[in-house]
Amino acid sequence: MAGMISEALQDETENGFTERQREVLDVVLGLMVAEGDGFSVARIARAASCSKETLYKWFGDRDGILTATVQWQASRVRAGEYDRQRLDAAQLRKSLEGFAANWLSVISSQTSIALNRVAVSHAATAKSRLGQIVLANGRFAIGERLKPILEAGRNAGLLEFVDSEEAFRAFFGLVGRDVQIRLLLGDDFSLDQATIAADAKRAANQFLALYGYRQGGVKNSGGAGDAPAAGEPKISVI
Amino acid sequence: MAGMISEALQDETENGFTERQREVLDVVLGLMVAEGDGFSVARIARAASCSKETLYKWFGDRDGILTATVQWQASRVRAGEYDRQRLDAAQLRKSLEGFAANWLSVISSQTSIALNRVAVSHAATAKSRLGQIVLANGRFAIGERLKPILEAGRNAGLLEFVDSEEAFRAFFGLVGRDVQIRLLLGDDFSLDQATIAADAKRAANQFLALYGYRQGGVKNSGGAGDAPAAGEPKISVI
DNA sequence: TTGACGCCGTACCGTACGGTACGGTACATG
DNA sequence: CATGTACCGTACCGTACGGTACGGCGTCAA
Repeated sequence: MAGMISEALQDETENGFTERQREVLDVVLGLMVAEGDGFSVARIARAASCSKETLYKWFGDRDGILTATVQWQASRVRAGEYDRQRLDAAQLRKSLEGFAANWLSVISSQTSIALNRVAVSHAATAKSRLGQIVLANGRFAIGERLKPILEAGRNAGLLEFVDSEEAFRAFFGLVGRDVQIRLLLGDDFSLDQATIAADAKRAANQFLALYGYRQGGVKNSGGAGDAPAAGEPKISVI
Repeated sequence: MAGMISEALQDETENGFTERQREVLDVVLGLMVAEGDGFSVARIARAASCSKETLYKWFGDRDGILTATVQWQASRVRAGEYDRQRLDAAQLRKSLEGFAANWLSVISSQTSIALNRVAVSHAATAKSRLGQIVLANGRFAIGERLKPILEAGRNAGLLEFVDSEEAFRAFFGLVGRDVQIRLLLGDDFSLDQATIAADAKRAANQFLALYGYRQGGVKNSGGAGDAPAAGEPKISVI
């Protein structure tokens, strides 16, 4: 399995970056988190102990550096896939809560905030792909990952909807609410693990109340549910 | 009523800007919509036919120009207040739909997208108030305007919740879903009036299903409601 | 008429940035 | 050892920007 490709000579992994390049991109990521995107290429070179010439040779121009950084982060967080579990009501609820908690912890992380801010800044000028990359690896990636579960829930008679995309968007709204826009605009409100767990449970409850199959639905009523909030996140997206 | 204050001599209105200043700020707003915030002060002066010296005299520095622009736009959209109507179920539903439709049309407008992008860009550096201003006049302004209606609905026995802030955040999520982040990141998907009206109706339905007083709640089921979507927006926020 | 004022247009200045070039070094290959 | 390669550090260049200064012009009041 391993060793199929000579590992010392060609140390590019599937994401297309060498080890040294990944080190540099991690430094860029740190700068983004610390200072937004107001840093110069010289600042990158100083912080990463590399030369500007190398940066331009590797990534073309400044926008190429930022693009590579976003892609590197995107390739790193693609791990973790929900297993095809047998689907009963409790498992479905647990999956929804897990997705919600994970999504909340991601969008409230400093890395996600920094990356989204940079991408939003560059979205105004049409010559940058940053916004598309972040969208593809954030909003749309999690959508494609959750929709199979929603559809499995529908097949199992647990959910009721006509369009999984619309159902997902409702779930997205119930989970995220105003969190992302407030964080992007600099409203520093903390989102600790307990809050995230409670929010995830509430969002799952409300989603099931709206899209659960049972006639009459379930009015949300605080808590009183089984399946305590899942532990650590299983998947990650930008 | 009019003429209480001499109109020719002191043409500052309550927002603190003179007529000429408002003209200039509208030009800045146009530049933001057209080009993000990558324009120079010289570009503003050329587009507005004024001198850079005047700009710096009026607004201090470049960030002051942007701040004044955001404040000017904020002061302009503060008009329109929902009247204290008698509250029955139909009127409540109509109010919710109106709010939702208005909010959707605002956040999908080019002006709002541009302003939010600039504010998000500057939110990384702590030395700019743009993010706070946009938050105060957007997310929080509409919250303070909707919560009295929610509480009136609760007093009338039409709604059931313990915290109006939490209820509002759920409404916010059900209405906005992924719209704002997608638009900010440059996903150009159109949101025409028909779609906005349908989305507003759906959001109001879902909110009432979750927070309506009736035992058992109302499962969302497409449309089939009274009170066709409100016509033009009544209020506006950033 | 005269002067003060506010503003426009433009020239100017210092700086910081994106991008390139060059010398020096470590290392790998033959 | 000779040669090539990849990289670091730094110097360099052109430009564009933020911010300031100055001359000129219209307006208004005394």
